Amino acid sequence: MDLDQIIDHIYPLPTASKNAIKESIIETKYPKGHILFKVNKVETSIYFIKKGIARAYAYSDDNQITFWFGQEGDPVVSMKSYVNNQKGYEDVELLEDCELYELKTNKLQALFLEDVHIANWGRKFVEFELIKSEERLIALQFNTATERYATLLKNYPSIIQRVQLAHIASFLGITQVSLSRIRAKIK
Amino acid sequence: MDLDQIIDHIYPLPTASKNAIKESIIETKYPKGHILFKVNKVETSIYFIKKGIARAYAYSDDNQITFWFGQEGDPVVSMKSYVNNQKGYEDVELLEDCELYELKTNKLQALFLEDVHIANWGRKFVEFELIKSEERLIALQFNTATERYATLLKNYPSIIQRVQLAHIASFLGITQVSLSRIRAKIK
DNA sequence: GAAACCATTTAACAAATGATAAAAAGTAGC
DNA sequence: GCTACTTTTTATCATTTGTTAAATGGTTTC
Repeated sequence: MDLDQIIDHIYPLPTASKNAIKESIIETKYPKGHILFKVNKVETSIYFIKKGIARAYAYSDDNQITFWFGQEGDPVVSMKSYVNNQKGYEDVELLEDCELYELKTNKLQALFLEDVHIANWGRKFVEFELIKSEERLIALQFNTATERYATLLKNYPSIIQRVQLAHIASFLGITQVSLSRIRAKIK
Repeated sequence: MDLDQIIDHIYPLPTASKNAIKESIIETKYPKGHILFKVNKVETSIYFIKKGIARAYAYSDDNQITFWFGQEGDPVVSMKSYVNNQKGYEDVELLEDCELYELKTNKLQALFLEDVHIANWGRKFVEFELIKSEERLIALQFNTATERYATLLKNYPSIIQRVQLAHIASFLGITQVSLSRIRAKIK
């Protein structure tokens, strides 16, 4: 997914403002398995996924629990770092070779203070993330594991094809054994 | 909780910007039981709670599921309306007589375009809501019902004193019967 | 293509939660 | 203080999910 598209999709910007953001962005590549964000670290960049897929997970006791997937066009943000300059609670791992757009947080913060359009772009950026977060929260609270799996299957079929079931199970809030049972029933 | 405190706590503003926001705010009162937001309606205001407590709930089949509580100092927002001008999925009910600060969304949107400080204030406002949402999401996914109850008890003891257990149970994602069992064990 | 490795499913039993109903405790009005 | 009403707890049984382990299926490597 192309950078202009990603920026415009959040909030339309005058050319000058858009260029200011684009000048702060560099393209990078990392191989499958690369750890992009590390738990207990203050992250200084946010990313947009040009190509590939990633997951965020945290540890509960000894086992990893995946709570986010991102694919082409999605932002990758350690929210605690981005918002409060605090250590994040998550690792972000690349599940495929990835091409990324990297944006240094401090550059973006400076632009927020200078340019009202960019400040509003940043506002809309977080607003959309909040809508996604609320929708997931409500899905977790309202729907059974079976329903949540069906929704994922319907809305993000590519995730299920590209990601191992162990990660999907923990994303759905159940064990892999449970997910297997659900899959067996649905067929 | 006082209005200046609420505004400042989100993001420090120059006096002129702060006054612009304050001029758009009016104080209102509603009695216990009042429905502040109605499901399937585009809400045109957001509120801050000066005094009182409220809950947001949606229907799953026939039963109400509470997914949010707000008390003194908290914002009350129908996010779908606020962000996308779309119908909300929730009712918001006042659980006590409430005093509220009301802010018309369209006035705020206009200020966002005019004033870079206010745009950044709006950005921080949503950022903090996002952090809260993520924390709740992760609690739901990572912790058992017992742990979630213990956390609520620790972080928001007043909620448990002021709100009926049926609402708290659905907030925790369990039945009231389950919550009773948990409470019996913890003692 | 056999061996080694990883991902997924199945099986068996334990624990947690849901559903329904009834009992107990608490509150409000007269 | 009695009655009516609401909220909370307990009890019983069915269902779902977790845990552990083994079996199956797929991939990779040599």
